[in-house]
Amino acid sequence: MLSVMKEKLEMVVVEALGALGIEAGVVVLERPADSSHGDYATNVALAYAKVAGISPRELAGKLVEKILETPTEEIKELEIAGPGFINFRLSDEYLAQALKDALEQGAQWGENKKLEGKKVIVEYTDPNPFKEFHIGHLMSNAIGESISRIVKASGAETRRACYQGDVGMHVAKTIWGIKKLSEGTPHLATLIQRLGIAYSLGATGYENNVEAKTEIIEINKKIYEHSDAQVDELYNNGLKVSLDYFETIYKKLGTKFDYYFFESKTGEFGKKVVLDNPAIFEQGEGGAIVYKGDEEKGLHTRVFINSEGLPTYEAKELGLAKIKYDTYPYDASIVITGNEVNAYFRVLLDAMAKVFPDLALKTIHISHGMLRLPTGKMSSRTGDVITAESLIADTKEKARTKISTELFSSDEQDELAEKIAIGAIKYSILRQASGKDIIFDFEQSLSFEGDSGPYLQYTYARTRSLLEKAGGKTIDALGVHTGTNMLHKRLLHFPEIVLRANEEREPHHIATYLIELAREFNSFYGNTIVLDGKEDEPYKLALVKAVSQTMKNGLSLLGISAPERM
RNA sequence: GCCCUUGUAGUUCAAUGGAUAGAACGGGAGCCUUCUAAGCUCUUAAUGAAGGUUCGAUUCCUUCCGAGGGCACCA
Repeated sequence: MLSVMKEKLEMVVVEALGALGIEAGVVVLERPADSSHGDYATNVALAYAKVAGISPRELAGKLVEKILETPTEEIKELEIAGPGFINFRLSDEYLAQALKDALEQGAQWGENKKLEGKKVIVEYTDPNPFKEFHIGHLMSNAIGESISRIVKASGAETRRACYQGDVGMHVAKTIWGIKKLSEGTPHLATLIQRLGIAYSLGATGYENNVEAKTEIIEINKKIYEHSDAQVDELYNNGLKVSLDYFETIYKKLGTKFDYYFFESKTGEFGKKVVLDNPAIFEQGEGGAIVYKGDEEKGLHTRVFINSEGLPTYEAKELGLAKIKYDTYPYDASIVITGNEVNAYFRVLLDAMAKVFPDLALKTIHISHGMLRLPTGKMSSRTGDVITAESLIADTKEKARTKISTELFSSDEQDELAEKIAIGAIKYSILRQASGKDIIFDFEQSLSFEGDSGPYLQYTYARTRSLLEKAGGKTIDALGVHTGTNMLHKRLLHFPEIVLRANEEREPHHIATYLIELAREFNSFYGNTIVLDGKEDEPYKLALVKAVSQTMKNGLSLLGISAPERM
């Protein structure tokens, strides 16, 4: 495995430096962008030239000499280039063997053991019952699902959790809105739409109408107290409709949660935690209980229990951390949210460090940017939202027009269109670093060409088709071939990419890599005839098979399915 | 006003402090009698501004300009 190779080379370099009397903590071994600069390169000669008191190129020369004293069969040659880089070139024998090893690993290809023995819980998606499941939730879901898979591929035991806001002002607003809406008994989807409209109505009323605001606050208290039978009924029905509906979406997205947590529970418990720690949480204005963040550290004072005596987001999160731990004693708890809560989360972690110090250390907050429309920000308050369902449906229609009606039955067309649509949507989210906003343009973001999910799926389907055509022909990574091309080398980078995606918790590294690999393969495919019966056919088939496996494993890490045909 | 994030081709995104800044879309020119044209080949075009640190800066620091988010009872 190349990742092991990289570590091995790092050791070699450290030892060579040591032999020259230079103490090196960390050495950086990078993969040059330009393959003519070798398979790996290190800048240590430039970095330590000053310490050594000689020129970088001179130091590089001495290092190369040292390294070559104990020759290894993996390294073909070393060269000194540019201002003093040392470039390593790996031997063809080693590279061929590495490809063979990759094929033998099959579905495990790309995995590592960095998190072996660790328990990791990942919380994401977090839609609010009584509100729309919009494309922002799609963003959280895509990122969370992928991170869950990356963490698992790094050896951790992984659990998926979804945290849902079943109480709070948004619920009260919706219920107030439902009461204002005329009755009707439409089916599930329409009931969901009614909830969206009701929320919009309630939110507007709350802002613009004093009377409505008072009524909504009243309803909110009734929900907590269960003191009004009609409110309870509207609440119970609405909650069930929402949760059932969410399940249909999770299913489409390919997410299966292990645990569901609800704000009604975390709020109750969180409030207790706050009240039990008067030394940490103080009385604020109007009877609220607050946590005074350290202004020096840029932390604000935040309300944990409001003047109505109800827990806020912060208290709920505090309770959630402990409830999660009691449910599943994690080593790390990854929480994925939108970046608009970043400031609150920092205050929360500061408070948590005092109440549950061990849990605060284990909590990792990852925030994603907003999904913005070219026209501006979405708002469920004004009803200006794109729901996940409508986006999936529209994308599915677009995909359907490209599917052959001759090769696939209508059921198959439907299933395939959905896989492609979900792939396109997820890819459009995962292709960029997760902290940044996504400018979401239907035409541009959901392309089926070039830098897109369907391009990757198409590439996989091509490899499958080719392997099927090959039938029982010999596949041999050690077969006859001249040189080792970029496609071959790029294939072997996969485990390093997974390692990096895990370290940085950034799925987009995998997305970028897969696009590069797919481009490399499609170029190879376009310029080479694989099944030509010539002597290097077994080797070419090994490349195809490795691309196939890597594409499948990589797409899986992104949470995107890989159809066999399309 | 203060805090956080952010600024890369016309557009949407990449680039662990490294060597010639990489893709896609769009524009231009080609390729289906060979394994899937959701494809391939060629071409066009970018680091907001000014300083600083460094052998080397898209990356780190400072200032300015622009964008997004937050700044006590919504999440």
